[in-house]
Amino acid sequence: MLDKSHKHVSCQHCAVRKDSLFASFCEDHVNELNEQKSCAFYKKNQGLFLDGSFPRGVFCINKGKVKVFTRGEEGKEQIIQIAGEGEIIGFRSMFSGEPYKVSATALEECNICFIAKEDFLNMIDTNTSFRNGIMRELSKELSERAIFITNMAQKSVRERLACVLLILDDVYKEEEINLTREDLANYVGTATETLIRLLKDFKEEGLVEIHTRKLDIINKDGLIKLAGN
Amino acid sequence: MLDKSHKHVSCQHCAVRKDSLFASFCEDHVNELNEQKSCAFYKKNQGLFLDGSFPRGVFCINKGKVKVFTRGEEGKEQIIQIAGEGEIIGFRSMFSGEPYKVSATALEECNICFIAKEDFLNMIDTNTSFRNGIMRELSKELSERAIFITNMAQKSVRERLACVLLILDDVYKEEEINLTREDLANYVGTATETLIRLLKDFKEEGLVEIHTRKLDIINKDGLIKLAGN
DNA sequence: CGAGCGATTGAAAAGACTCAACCACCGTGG
DNA sequence: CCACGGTGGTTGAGTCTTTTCAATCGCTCG
Repeated sequence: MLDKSHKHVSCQHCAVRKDSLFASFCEDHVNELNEQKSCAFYKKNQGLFLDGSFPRGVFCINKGKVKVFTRGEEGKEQIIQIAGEGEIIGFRSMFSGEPYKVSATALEECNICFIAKEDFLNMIDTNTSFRNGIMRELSKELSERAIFITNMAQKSVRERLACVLLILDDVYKEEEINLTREDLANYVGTATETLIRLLKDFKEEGLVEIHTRKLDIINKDGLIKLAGN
Repeated sequence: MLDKSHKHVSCQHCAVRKDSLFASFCEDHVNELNEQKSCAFYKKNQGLFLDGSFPRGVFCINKGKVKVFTRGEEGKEQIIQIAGEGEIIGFRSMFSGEPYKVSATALEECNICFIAKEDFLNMIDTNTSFRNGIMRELSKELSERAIFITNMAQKSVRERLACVLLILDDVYKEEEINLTREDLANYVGTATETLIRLLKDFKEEGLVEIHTRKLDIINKDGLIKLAGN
């Protein structure tokens, strides 16, 4: 395998920085960030970090998609989040001093930068607006997860699939949704077979188009109505 | 109704401060906190704040228990957390600038102090160790919720009930668990009837004792084994 | 004492899961 | 170039958990 880990995307010219928590950084801070961070290439299915290990820093996605998941009792994955370009991964564990409670894996070929814990915490302490951004993000995720819990508890698998497809539509934007049936099932929280059957129903109802592996949403309003929130 | 809202519990002598995020406050900070906070009595079922309204500050529980919940599509509650003495409620929404995504209601008679948003944010900005405590708390809750999501998605109702009873055992400590069947069902994420049937099973299996409304856990190890995590 | 809420029980129905088999696509190596 | 193996996708049938609906009970509060 080709090692592209030396490839260095500069923060100054990073196309997705404007969508990230680093958007508000002044030039000096961007330069400093660029010095501190390292940049790595990840193959599909390569892990960023693993449940149980100790965090050494945070990851910032320059290109590609990453799944964040936990494992239930029998090892079955539950996807908590699919992160895309511009998102920072793993900063939650930076403050607790505890090992990761979740794992993260590249879903496709990715360019991902890494910022060491020390540097990151230093930014938090010295840069108020960045800190506020992080705290806002923490709060936002917290309420998103409260809603996720409620959906899991109260909605049928069918409704949950609609919810997840709408979330994925945001993450994948113009691209087609590109996940294995198993990953999709592990996001919705159901068995793979059930997911496949429901996807077929959705196709017949004109909600989605199925191109083998990839999915296109063709009736977003219909999904919204089905999802019911 | 008797208005006891003038009753003032002083932070200096607050018995539960040692269990709270204010534990590390120095004397000066405690005095200042005591000046800033107000103190109120809440009746059973009285609301602290409501989903959709804008947060004006945070709540610190001096005495009693509070349920934090969202509402699903048809208005059914999903309990996210039961907070007890020493816990601070509602600080998540303090950073996002958004309205509350959850509601909070007193489960019994409570003494609860209130700290205005401005004062709270000022503490965050000026008191590093307090801020770190808050961030640690945010992170901890985030991973707890990831686990909650996974449990909802992968565990049977029976297993989830065991999980919830174990959580409640921590919250209620020496006291008996005192929740309506409906609240309990809304925490586990099931129908009230199902919950009642399972509770009966648990009783027959010697896991819990039922005293009309109140519950005692008599075989914690059995529950842990059943809960499976 | 009566109203009403919370708790309980039973029976039937529905949703989702499991298991088992089979298909289809893809890359590899002969 | 083609057979092979493997992974991911699909389908069917049967089962089980959980929900829903309906009815009843019992305690508590005014």
